[in-house]
Amino acid sequence: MKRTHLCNALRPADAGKTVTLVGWVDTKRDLGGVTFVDLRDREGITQVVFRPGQGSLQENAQRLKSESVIEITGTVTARTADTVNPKLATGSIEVVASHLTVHNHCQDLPFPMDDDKADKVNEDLRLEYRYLDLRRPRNLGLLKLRHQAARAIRAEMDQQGFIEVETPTLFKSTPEGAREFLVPSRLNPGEFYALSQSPQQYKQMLMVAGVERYYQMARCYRDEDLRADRQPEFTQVDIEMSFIDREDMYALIEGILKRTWKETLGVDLPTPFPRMAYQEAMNRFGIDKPDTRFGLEIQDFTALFKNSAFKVFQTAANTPGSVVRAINAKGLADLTQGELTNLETIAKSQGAKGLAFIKCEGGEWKSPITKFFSPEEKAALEKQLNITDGDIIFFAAAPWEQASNILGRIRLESAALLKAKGRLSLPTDQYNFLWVIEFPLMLWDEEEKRYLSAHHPFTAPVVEDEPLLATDPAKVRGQHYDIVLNGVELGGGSIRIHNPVVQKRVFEDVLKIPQDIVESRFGYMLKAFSYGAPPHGGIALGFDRVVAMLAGRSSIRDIVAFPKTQRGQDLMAQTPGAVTPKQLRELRIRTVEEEPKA
RNA sequence: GGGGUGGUAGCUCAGUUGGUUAGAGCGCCUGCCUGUCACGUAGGAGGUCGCGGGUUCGAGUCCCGUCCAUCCCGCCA
Repeated sequence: MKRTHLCNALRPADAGKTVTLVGWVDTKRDLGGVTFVDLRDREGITQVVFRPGQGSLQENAQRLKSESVIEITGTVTARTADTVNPKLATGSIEVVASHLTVHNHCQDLPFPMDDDKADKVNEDLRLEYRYLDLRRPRNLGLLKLRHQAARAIRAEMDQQGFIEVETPTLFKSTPEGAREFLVPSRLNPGEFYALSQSPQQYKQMLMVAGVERYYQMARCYRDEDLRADRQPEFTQVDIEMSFIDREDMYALIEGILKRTWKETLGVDLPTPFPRMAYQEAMNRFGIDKPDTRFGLEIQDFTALFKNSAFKVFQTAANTPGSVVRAINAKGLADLTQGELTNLETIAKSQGAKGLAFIKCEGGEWKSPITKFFSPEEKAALEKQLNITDGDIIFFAAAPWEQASNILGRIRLESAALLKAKGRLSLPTDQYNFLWVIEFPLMLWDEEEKRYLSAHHPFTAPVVEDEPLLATDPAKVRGQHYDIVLNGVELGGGSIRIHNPVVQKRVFEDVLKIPQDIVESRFGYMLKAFSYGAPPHGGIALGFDRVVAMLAGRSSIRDIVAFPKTQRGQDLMAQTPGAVTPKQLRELRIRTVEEEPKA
């Protein structure tokens, strides 16, 4: 079995050649006398003709079924002008078959393979037959795109002097992060590995080891609930560098993404990317990963309502730390009652008591609350929010962070509604990259009554904020950065703490982790740092999300070869599955029934 | 753990106010057809209406429960 050409290769210049092609039967058109077969391989489609009067050859061709694997030998023939198919790259020729071998029959297909029809088929059925779904050119193209992106990243990393180092995926449990997949250790009964949720600690050790520039296409595992953009196992472009500051990291990542976009889509990304402080992102967009492709920005009216007759706003405006803010969902005044109720539900899910609004229709403000507003207040709103007919204004009066969250969600939902109504269009080839910087290092956790790391406990504070660690940890900014594209967080990282004294202080004095736990969990890191740790920092890009953005897909299941469903199952291979009692015995594991609900 | 959407033929879907034998397109099977390229054409087979229970003379349709998929919230240092 040896093919002479791929199915996208032949042109009129090849006419007269005897060729052998292999591939799958894409379609068959049996006209009774002559029979046409579109033969498809990874690269393209070529039309094969079976003429009558050649013994069993044409009969066998007539019996072919879609997606059977065949091999044909025949003569390349130029098509006559009236039979050229301009839709095919090989449409000016066809191969007149003289031999046919059926390597494997295909039984009746569970769903149509035609790209447009198949895209609509239930995803669970396509996942059960993932090998068929992937066989479609559109999906094979996504795997190719992923390969091209990985190749571009590796080329850039190599050019920048990085070496790829593999780190263990069998690590130990680190309970303060994401929930982990546990792996029992047969050789250490009763003890468990945890599948690495990121190579964070190992890559910092590589910096201590003098690697200086490390990267890895690292498989990571997190046992959290799934989303369209979250799989239990996923791939990070994991990077760590010594002797750098934040600016070096920005330039590096911009170079990687620029090269990736160029070599996959042929798109030239303008660099450097804009930067925005966390505080500004929350103030303007109500989220730490703003989609800057559209406006609908949040406006502040705290000062305006300090003496308002509307008690709800007046109280918030006079409460320290609280704000009164609004956005103008321009042109959305005709939303349905259901859509409005849905927005209210979203606001309430963020802790709002309700969602105050003003509709502007027919030159009138329709709202349950405007009767409390003075003419000055109305004028100020109208001016600052640029209110015109057809607009709807949404308010939030709450503590700063909560008000931001509420209006951030309302902003995104309003944009989705405007998009659905055809009043907002976001070009698929618009790429608004953004660095979000100067995150708080710590967040106060009300439940545990202590500070928690916003990112992870290895993030270095901004140098001038270091004194605040002892006095006001919430005000300390971290040397952390997130790279955001069109409202999607592609990755994040930080300059790390490399001084064992500072690191120990963060663990024990700020995060209040008991000393013995610090010793058992991070003792080896503190020890390592005391043996000449270089200043270092790093970042991790969500490779699946990068590829999804390149492909214009909202679900990373599309660009993972064998994805898992929302319940973490592989419907094709049927994972996870039961194991034998013997296996469990070896691991000293006993399963228990779930206790009945009280 | 919570909320939304969906589940009717192999696939995509329709199914009115609860009413006779549950339909269409594609696919499949059997013919016819020598230039198609979504070939055409004639005929045919194919249904646990996700599952369980309830209301009713009667349930694809209404009610309760449950399973599955998906989107979202919580969660994802």
